[in-house]
Amino acid sequence: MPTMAKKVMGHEVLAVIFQIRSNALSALLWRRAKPPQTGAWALPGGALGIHEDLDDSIRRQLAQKVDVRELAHTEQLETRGTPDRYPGQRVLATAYLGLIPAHLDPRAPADTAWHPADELPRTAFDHGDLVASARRRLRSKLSYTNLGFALVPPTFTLSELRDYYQAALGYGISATNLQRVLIRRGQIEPTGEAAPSGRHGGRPAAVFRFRTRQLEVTDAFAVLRPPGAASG
Amino acid sequence: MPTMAKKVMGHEVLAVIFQIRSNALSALLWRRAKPPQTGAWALPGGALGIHEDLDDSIRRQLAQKVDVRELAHTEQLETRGTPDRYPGQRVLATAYLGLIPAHLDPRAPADTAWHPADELPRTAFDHGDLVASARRRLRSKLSYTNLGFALVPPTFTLSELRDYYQAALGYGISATNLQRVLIRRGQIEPTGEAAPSGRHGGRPAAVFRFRTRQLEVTDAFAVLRPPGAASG
DNA sequence: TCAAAAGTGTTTCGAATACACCCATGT
DNA sequence: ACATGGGTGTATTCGAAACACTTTTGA
Repeated sequence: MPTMAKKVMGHEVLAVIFQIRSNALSALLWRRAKPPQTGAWALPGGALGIHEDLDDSIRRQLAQKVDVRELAHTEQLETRGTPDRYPGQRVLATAYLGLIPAHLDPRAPADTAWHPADELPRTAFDHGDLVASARRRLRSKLSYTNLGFALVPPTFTLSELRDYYQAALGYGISATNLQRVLIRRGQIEPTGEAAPSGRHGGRPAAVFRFRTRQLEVTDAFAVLRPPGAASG
Repeated sequence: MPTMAKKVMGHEVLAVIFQIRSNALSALLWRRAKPPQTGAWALPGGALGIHEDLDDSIRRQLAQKVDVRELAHTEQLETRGTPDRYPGQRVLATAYLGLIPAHLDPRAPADTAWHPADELPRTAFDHGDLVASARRRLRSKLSYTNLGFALVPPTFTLSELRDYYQAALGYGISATNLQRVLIRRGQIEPTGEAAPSGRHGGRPAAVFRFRTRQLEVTDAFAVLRPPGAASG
């Protein structure tokens, strides 16, 4: 199998699955037990079926690693086709970004593990690069869409929401300002309930939810808006 | 060839080539002379070589239609893999966006023509959809990067620049404000020269150029900026 | 009564837009 | 002169960020 002539072009689908675990944006990887790249950690995925749509394929492949119903969002990232990205064979890879809300705990096979995105172990092929690419995509989409819905539980307090955003963005933000931005854009709304106080007391927090769990662009025109399309 | 069983998976690269011509964002298409879809207009591109990188392939394919040196920018858009997107065969397509500055006049083969992006003729397969996708990408990138450099001549007046932006964005903007936005972001600078007055007189316009012709993100954080990363 | 956590009110800031007015040229 | 197109000065708007202060709980 290895070092054979590259006469056939294969196509695989890969997924960068992110979930916020212990306040860290983490990616689901599996450890390769066989060559090539034994011991390196790889993205879940596999060969595209001959009659299979790309989007269907990634869902099918992931069903072996996580429950597909746990994925709150998937989108195509990019396709890599460098001839030497995979040794011995020509394999194109179309990568996806997938997000799992923080309250779920997907049962993962024994060979898989979650790794914080900023301290990855040794990764196989170009998979480390794909994780970085997915992270950039997630970060920027959090700024102009309601994609946060895919990272958080159905309901949450604002401090919890801040923690999730901090983990995904990689820097500190204020709960106060986060609230006003997301309220103004119509992304979140209070449920009317209140969460119990913490162990040391403190005012009970109001509970919020995302108004929709479908992707929406809430801040389309950063600048160069069409006349009359004021962003408020 | 047609209606054969889909036993082989092919992979092609396609390009949505945009150029602003006569104040209209236009796409380069070629007219299919043979089935399937005879008479429909298609994107330039072709089969990916067995040992060929995706980026290299799109450049090679385009060399047959336009001089590659005329492309000021190319980037990957997305990959389509719906099994029925191409009749009779399984063909995946990776689409690219390519931009040609307005001052060039690429010699195009007899079967190709430029079509305004908002009044396309009958298009083949999913190519019309890819043009729309490319247009969305161009529009949004004009808002937060210096991608305008790839659409305009080396030097230009501000009214000319406004006309180019209007064509690409599809709505009217003011030259006054465009100038300040691009100056503030460090995208353009005056050359020091002045353009001759128009046919009816008028003050001579200052000549500008883009400071760099490499893609740069000039407005990374729409909101949720890291502390201290004030955008001015 | 005090500390902790949450939330509101208010100010400041800056980018983007809108608009009035001045400048330079050809006829 | 004056029309024409170009450019600058300035006011306004509005979202985001910063910060002070109030509210509500547990100990």
